[in-house]
Amino acid sequence: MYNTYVNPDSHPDTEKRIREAASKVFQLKGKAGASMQEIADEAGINRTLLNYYYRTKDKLFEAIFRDAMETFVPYLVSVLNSDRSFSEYIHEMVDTLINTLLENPQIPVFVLQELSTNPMRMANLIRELGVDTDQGLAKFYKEFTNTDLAGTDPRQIIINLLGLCIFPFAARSIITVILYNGDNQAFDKAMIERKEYLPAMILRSINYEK
Amino acid sequence: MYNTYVNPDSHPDTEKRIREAASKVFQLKGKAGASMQEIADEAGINRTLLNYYYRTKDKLFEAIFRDAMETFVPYLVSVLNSDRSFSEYIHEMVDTLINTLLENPQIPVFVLQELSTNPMRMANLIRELGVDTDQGLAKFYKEFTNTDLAGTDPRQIIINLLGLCIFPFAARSIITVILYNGDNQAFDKAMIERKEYLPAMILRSINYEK
DNA sequence: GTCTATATTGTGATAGAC
DNA sequence: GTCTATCACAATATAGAC
Repeated sequence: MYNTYVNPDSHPDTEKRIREAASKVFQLKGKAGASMQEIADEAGINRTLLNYYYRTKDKLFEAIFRDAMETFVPYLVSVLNSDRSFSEYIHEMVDTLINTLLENPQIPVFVLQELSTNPMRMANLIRELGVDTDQGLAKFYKEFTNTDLAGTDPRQIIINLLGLCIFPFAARSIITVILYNGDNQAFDKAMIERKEYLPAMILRSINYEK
Repeated sequence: MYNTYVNPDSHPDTEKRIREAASKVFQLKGKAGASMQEIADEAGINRTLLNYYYRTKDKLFEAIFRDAMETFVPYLVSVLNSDRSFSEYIHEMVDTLINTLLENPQIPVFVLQELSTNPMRMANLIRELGVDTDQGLAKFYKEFTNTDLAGTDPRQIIINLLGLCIFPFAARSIITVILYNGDNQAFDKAMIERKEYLPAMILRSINYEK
């Protein structure tokens, strides 16, 4: 057998631990607020190892940001491309979005912050991930006009859908403090109820008769 | 006349220029991403003057953040405390929020970012600004139950209201790129239409009969 | 792959002249 | 109030030993 020798000092999962640590710190403090030292400490490794694996902070962030996008963009794409009735479509989208956000509650602020300081990166990244937004939208528009809801710009509906699902997580801390007495579990419970509540609410808002 | 002497080097509006520059840079890059040098350059002054006026970066940020909050919190409070029908209440709130955000489109990301890294600051600030959230909510809850919309948790309605108004501005750049072909004016136009569209949409969503 | 040591630059902050 | 000079320190990044 060849190549069975392993450096006793090497940690085969170092890269994975770096990614997890970097993801945690970046999402908590933002790109500029995070330091390489902090990420190294969180990963339990020497700071210079970060440079060994990713050369620069910028490249490390790039990788982590891409990771974050890849955790939820494919879900959205699969819903966009699925063949479902408009009602099912709304149900699926709300369910997918809120489930993903319950597991990654920091993503909205993380993405929105990067989005505002670097608007082009995300647009490019979405294209790189192979998402054809025009096609997805065309499908939505077609489905939408089929339900004789004309008169309303379908783009407003898309903004509603995203805002209703994403905003509560973006403003999570203040919402929890003011509306739920600082009880994080109560917030999560409300979001789970929201999965049931939103689709009917949205369909009602556009006078959609099942 | 006393005290008419003015140092020829003095700029009586220096503090104002600092605040404007700091506000612009902080909103664009976030607290950690902004540097004192950059703010000084933007204001066209020497960097050490920032320390002269605000001693530390932290205190400067505190002042700017408070400024930002004070630009829209009072509006919300005045609506919260006004004596209006539920329908008028929704109209007023949407109008006030979107008008403020059209003039300060960067505020949502700015506030949300700070909110996620420093959750307590904003809760404290809201209290300091003299906003009695409990009273405002009590009023909303009462108004809400009067319209026999029981069965829905009124907190979900508040989250809807805020998300529908604030989210599009938080995600402004990506929405503009994907939905409006990168045309910023088209986005603004859509938000102005949204002022008309949202109140009716919200009232419909809760089966409210005028 | 992982460490120590070091280079280099950036940044917040203060002291002191004018 | 505004500037120059300077400080102390933190940050990213690289070189080189093991």
